[in-house]
Amino acid sequence: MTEPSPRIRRSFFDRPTLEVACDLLGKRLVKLEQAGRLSGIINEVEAYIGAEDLACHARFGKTNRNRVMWGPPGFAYIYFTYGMHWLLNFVTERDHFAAAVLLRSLVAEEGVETMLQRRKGRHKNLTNGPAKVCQAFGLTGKDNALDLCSPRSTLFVENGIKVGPETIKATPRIGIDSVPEPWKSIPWRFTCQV
DNA sequence: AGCACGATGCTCT
DNA sequence: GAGCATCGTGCTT
Repeated sequence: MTEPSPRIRRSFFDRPTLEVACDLLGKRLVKLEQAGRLSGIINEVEAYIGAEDLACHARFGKTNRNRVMWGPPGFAYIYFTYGMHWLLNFVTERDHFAAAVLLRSLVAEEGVETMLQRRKGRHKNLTNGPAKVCQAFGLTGKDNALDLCSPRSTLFVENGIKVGPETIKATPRIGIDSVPEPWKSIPWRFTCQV
């Protein structure tokens, strides 16, 4: 067996959210299950930064739903939306500052069989959307507030592939059409080639 | 390829 | 009561 790659440490997430977002591209999300490892290379993320950002859940202040975002960095903020979907975020920046990076897409590597079962055989669009990633990885509200940086954690981020900075594109965030400017158009969505 | 729509239930003013 | 950090289907170009 090969040595497990080390988990990304808390200091990585304890930085400006835009830096964390870009640096997450090319990293590998890993979940350890009884049946084995699930993993994929991150290729699309979005940044949500503080109460001033009117697209961010923190715009209403600290609530029961968003409380994890206000906590220390390196935790999973997983919330429910549209009556049926779960979305995974990585909490960033210092304790008491609400910011996070939404995981929007990854390229599945390990555990594809398990993901296919959960995605009902939809191999064509297996994990190319925030709710699809959670479905494939079996992430729900029970995983909210998981510590991604604990050595015991079954959900964490590893080093993955090198992403050429010149292939990273910044565009406006998705699904926030009713949010006022400048937040609606600010280019805080980051994508890259596998 | 792109748009419209319905599903479905939690969250917050 | 309104809106939602989405997805899959079905219909139109």
